[in-house]
Amino acid sequence: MSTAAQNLISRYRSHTCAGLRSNDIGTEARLAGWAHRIRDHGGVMFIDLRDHYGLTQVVIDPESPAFKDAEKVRAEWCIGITGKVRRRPAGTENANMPTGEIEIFVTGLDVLGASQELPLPVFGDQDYPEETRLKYRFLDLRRERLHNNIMLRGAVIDEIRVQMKSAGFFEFQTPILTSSSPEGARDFLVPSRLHPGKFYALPQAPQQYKQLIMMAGFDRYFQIAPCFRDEDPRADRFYGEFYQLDLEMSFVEQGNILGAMEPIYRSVFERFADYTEKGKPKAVTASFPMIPYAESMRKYGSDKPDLRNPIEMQDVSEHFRGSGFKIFSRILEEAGNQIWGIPAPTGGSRAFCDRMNSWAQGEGQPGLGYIMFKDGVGQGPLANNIGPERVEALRQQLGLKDGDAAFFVAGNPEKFVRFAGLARTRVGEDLNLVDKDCFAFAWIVDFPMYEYNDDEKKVDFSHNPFSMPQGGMDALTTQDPLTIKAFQYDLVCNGYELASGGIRNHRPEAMVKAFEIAGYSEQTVIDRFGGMYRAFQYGAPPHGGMAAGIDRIVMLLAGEQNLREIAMFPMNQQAVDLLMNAPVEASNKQLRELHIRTNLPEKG
RNA sequence: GCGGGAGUAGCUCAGUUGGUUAGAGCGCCGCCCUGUCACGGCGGAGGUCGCGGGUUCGAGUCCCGUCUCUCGCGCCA
Repeated sequence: MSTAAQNLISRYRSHTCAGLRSNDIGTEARLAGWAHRIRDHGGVMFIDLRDHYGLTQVVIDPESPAFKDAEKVRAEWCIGITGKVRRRPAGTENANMPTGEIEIFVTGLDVLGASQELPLPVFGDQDYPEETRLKYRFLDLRRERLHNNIMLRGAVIDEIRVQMKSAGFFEFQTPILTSSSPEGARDFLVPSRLHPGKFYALPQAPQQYKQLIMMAGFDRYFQIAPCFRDEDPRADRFYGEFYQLDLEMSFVEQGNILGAMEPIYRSVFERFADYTEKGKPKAVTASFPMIPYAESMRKYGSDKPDLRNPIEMQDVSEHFRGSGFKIFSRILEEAGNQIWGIPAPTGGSRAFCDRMNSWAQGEGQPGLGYIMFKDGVGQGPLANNIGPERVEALRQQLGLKDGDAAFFVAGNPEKFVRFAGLARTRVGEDLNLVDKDCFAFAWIVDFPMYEYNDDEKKVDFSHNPFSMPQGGMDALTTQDPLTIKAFQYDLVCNGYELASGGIRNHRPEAMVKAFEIAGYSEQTVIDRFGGMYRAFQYGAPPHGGMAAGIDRIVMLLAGEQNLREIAMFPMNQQAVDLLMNAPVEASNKQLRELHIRTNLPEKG
């Protein structure tokens, strides 16, 4: 017997609630667990006893000295029982449970922990309000769905570690109490007792540390790294803390990193692809396509496209230029404006097109122009205005047929692209064009290095300021900054950004120049990134890496829509931990030690 | 900070056009039941309809304000 099997056995149990089978019939057994479900027939009662490992039916009748004790037991009481394993009477076996051939006739019963009336039933799979679930998280975690999700999370992380190590990466730990990094998200600050008025920050990511690890000559780094950001949460974004598979490699180009990581992501997903529907594994993209950022925005209206949705948008401006549909032809007279077509296979019904139109109005748009294709002609006001030849040309370009429709978005693509992407998603979901049985991956590459900040009227980094610009120093000195692409890439899956990374800018003079373009002086770079900037002066290797959202990976594999379903003790949307009651006020003594005085906003 | 949705029994929900004593299922309490596995049957307790105003003869229902939760936007280099 293995150590793992042996340490399950104690004075409380001889087996787990999943361990007994028909070849144990006749043996004395002792089990401990929770009363999952109780069926009291008066003369005989059944308790489904549940532990982490499974369920066993135990039986008590008035012949048993434990009968009186058993009648008191209620759902979710923690109990221990002793009794004899016996075969269930012919015809009463339960084929739905692994232990369904046997039951235990109980001769002794101990109440190990009684339970009050439950605020949240453990049995069944009904949904309950977040507030109740979070306040009684320990009960929610007993429930099958959450319990399994948490176990999946552990298994996924184990698998990632195995894969990373066998790919030659080594796991490092980096500090949690560190220095505030400007830009990016809001930091969590930790007041320093020893240095009055100064603060540590929790890392938003181990970005500078992992680059320093490369400077230090370690070559291949990874970490299942806790990261901290004080920004409002979303369903797919935790408040406060989350985990990343963080990695960095020396002496690599972009292709080396994508080439190293693609098989790892694929095999992790393939390994757990059958989690949500047993025996029906989801398909994982065989080879991840590389889609340039600009192409992704044009075809899908997003830099994290859901490629399960087959719809690709197209520029159809030519078909409307000078046409009888005055709204569009006038829009096209302005330089830079375009008309994009969103093909909607099988969407050629008035009801659907009207629904899309009113949805668009709900999104603050004037409406959503459309053409329905029926009996070989285009229908709807838009089609009538532009005439049959243009309609036919549109139909051919968009690859549509009778019974289909197309929607049109007009204006400046930079302004409408987000809405167009939403419309594409909406059409795909509504028409059931999205294949739910796959994980559709892609690399989004060639992100722009800079973007124009309209509010502050200046050029900003569009993503990671440490990325190497494509073209290096040459590009920085000669090109319009807004046209420079970076060696910066994302991994997307089913509409989620799963990972993000880049080749780093390891040349100090190029780093200074890159920051100068975004309006930061060399002194600022030295002040804010001093350690890394210093390291760049002493033989920095070319390097790059990426960071993947562990929580999102688990969420996708678990088939969940919300990160709270795959985290043990999450906070609610107001960033409150309802179970532990965090955050709380600090005592005066604590504040004095930290030289801190609060200055609270007025209420009301 | 802004927008959508929600808040009625311990839990999930219903509650019509504003009209008698606010209902159901699960749970809880009591009684009955020896083969159930969502066991079944009979009976019972349990409600500040989130909170505060207002309209009205009368408000769970209409109006105003407010609080809480949730989804999204802003934010997240």
